[in-house]
Amino acid sequence: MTRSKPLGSPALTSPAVPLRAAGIREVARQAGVSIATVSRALGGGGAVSPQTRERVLEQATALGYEPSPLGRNLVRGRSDLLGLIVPNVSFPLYGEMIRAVEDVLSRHGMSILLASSHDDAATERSAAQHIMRHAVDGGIVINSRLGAALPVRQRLGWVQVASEVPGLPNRVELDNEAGGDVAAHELLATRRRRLAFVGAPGRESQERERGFARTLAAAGLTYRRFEGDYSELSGLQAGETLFAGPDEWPDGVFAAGDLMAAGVLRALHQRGLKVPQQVAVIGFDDAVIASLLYPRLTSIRQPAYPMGVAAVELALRLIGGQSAEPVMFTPELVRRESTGPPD
Amino acid sequence: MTRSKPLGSPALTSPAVPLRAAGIREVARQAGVSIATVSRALGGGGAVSPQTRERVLEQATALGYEPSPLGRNLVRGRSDLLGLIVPNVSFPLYGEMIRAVEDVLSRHGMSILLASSHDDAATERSAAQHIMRHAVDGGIVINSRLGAALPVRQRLGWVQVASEVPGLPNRVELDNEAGGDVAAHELLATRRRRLAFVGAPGRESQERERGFARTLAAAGLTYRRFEGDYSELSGLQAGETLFAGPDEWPDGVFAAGDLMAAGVLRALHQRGLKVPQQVAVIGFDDAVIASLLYPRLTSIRQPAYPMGVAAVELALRLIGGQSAEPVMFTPELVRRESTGPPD
DNA sequence: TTGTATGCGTTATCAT
DNA sequence: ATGATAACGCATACAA
Repeated sequence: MTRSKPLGSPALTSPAVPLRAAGIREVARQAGVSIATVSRALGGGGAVSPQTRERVLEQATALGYEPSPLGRNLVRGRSDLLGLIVPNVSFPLYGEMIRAVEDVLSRHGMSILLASSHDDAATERSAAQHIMRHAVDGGIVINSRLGAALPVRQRLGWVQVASEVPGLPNRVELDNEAGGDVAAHELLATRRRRLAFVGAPGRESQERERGFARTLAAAGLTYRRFEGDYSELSGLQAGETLFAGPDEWPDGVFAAGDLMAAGVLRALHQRGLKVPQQVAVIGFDDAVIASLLYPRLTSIRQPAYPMGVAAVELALRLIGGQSAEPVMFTPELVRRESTGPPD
Repeated sequence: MTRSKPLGSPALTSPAVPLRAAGIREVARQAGVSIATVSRALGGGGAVSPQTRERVLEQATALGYEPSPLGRNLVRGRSDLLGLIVPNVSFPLYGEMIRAVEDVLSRHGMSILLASSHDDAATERSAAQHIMRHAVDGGIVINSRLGAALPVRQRLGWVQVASEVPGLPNRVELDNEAGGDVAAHELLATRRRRLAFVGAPGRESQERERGFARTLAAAGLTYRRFEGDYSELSGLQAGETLFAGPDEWPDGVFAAGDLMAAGVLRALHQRGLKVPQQVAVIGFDDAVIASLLYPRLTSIRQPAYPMGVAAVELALRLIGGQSAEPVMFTPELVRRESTGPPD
C-alpha cells in the first residue's frame, strides 16, 4: 500500500462552531425558568405547563442545546452502553452477530462498545477491563477463553456466547454435536461410505467430531481424520493428504469450518476430482463464503444473527433485573452443490 | 434456525457481589485520608508520599475500588470514546477497518462506539446522533452519504473515510481512478483486447470506470459495460449477458467489486470457459474472498487496514487540537490466477 | 504533602 | 406547576 501526498485542501484545526455547547442553565436563563423546569420540559418526566414547555423547547433548539449524557448518566447510574467482546471483528460470522446486537440495541436506545479478544485470554481480560471502565450496563462475550474467570460482575448482565469454558448460567450456545450428527446423516443419505473428517483445535471442533463419529459408529462405519487449524491452507493440505495415494479415496469429507472445506475443494480441483459426483464435501458455519465457492458449499449453518439477538435479549433482561436462562441453538443443514448423489 | 428449550442451569437473577461497588470516599475513610489524596494516589497526578500511596492502594484493592469513568469523564470533559459509523459491520472490508481503528485506539486507552448506517442517509444521521449523545471525543464515518451535512461539530475531530460526498477537509480517500487504470494496464499487458467492465451505482464505481476507460482510450480501445449492484448475482448476470451470443466474447473483464467478479467467474464456469486462458478477470477491493475463489482472483487491493489506521490517527490529531490534512491512498494490483497470458 | 472546597451537567426530592 | 437544592463520583485550585 502506498500513501501518497496529502490532498490540496486546507489544514483543519480550529473550531467552526461555538467552543462550548449551551448548557441547561443557559437555556433556563433564556427561557426565564429554573433548570429543574428545563429538565422536566425536555425529559418528559414531570408536569410542565404547555406554554412553559413551549418557551423552553424554543430556547433549547435556538441555543442548540442537548443534554449531556455524562451528567445524565452520572445521576442515573447507568450509561445505556453494552460491551461487546469478539475474537475478531473481521470474521464474517462475528460480523453477523455484531449486526444482530446492534440492531436490537438501537431499538432500545442503547449503543455498543466494541473490543476484540484476538482469541487470547490476556487480551480478552484487558478488553473486558477497558470496557468496564466505561460503566457499561452489561455486555456480551463471544467465544470467551476466560469464562467464569472474566473480571466481570455477574450482576451487570454479562452474557457469554459459545464460551470456551462451559457451565456458566448466563450463556448462549450452539449444539455443535448435533451439527456433526447432521453432517454425517447427509453424507450417509447420499450413499457415502468412505468418510473423512477435517478438524481443528478447540472445544467446538471436538464436539462437532463427536456427533459425526457417533452417527457413523451407529452405522458401523469409521472415518479418516486430519487436524487443521480452520485456515484454507490447512484444508488444502488435508485434501492433498487424504487424496494422495491411488487407493481408497474418501467419497465424503466433513470439515469443521467453511474455510477448511474451501481448501478441500481446491485440493479436489487440483486432483481433477468431481464434486459431488466423486467426492461430497460439507463445511460448518455457513459463512458467506460458502455460497461463493465453486461448487457452492453445503454447510451446517450456525445461526449467527439469531444467536446475537438471543444474547442481547438475555443481557437486556439481566440488566432489567429479570431472570434469564441459558439458550441453546440447533444448527441446520444448508444443502447446496457440494453434496448429492454420487456419480 | 431452531431455538430449543433452555438448558438445565438455574436461572440467574440476583447479584453475587456487593450491590454497590466501593466509592472513593469509602477508600478515603478506610485509608484515613481525604478523597483528594485518594484521587491523587491513584490518578498519578499530584504528589503523594510513598507510605500514603501505599495505604491508599492497599485499601483500594481490598475494597475492589475502581474509579467511576462517569464521574471522571464529567469533570475532565471527555470520554475516551471514539464513534465509528460503518455501512455494514459484516462486510469484510469494513471489518478490516474496524480492526485497524480498534488496534490503534486501544494503544491510546480509548474505546470504540460502533454504529451502522446501512448505506442509508437517515439511518446514518440517527446513528451519528446516537453516538454523539455519548459525548464521544471524536469519530469516523465510513462511506458517508451525508458528508458535510452530518450533524457533527467539526471541532470534535470527526473524520470521513471514502465519503460519498467529496470535498471535506478531514478525510481519508482511495484513488479509485488509479485503480481502474491499473486494472486496464494489467489486461492490456496480458494481450487482452476485447474488454468489458461490470460496474455498480455510486461514486466509487464511476471513478474506477473512469480510470479504466481513460487508459483503454489511450490504447485506442473501447469496452462493453454492464451495470450491476456489487452482488454476486449481478456479476453472474453480467457474465451470462456478456458471454451469451456465439460472437465476439470479451477476453478480459474488470469488475468494480470482488463479489461481482465472483459472479462473472461462475458464469464462465457454467459456459465452460477457461480462466485465464480464454478470459481474464479482475476484481476490486481484494476482500478475503478473492483468494478463496476458483481460480484465485486477481484484484485491485483497497488497503482497508492502513486506511483505518490513517483515519484514527487523523481523528486523534484533530482531538488533540493539532492540524491535520486529508490523506489519499493508492490501490495496488494483487496478481493471482485469474489473469495471465491467454491460451 | 495533605485537606478543603468548588465545579462538572444532570435528575430527583421536597417545598412552595 | 414551578423553584431551590441535594446528590451523583470525581478532579483540581487553593489553602494549610
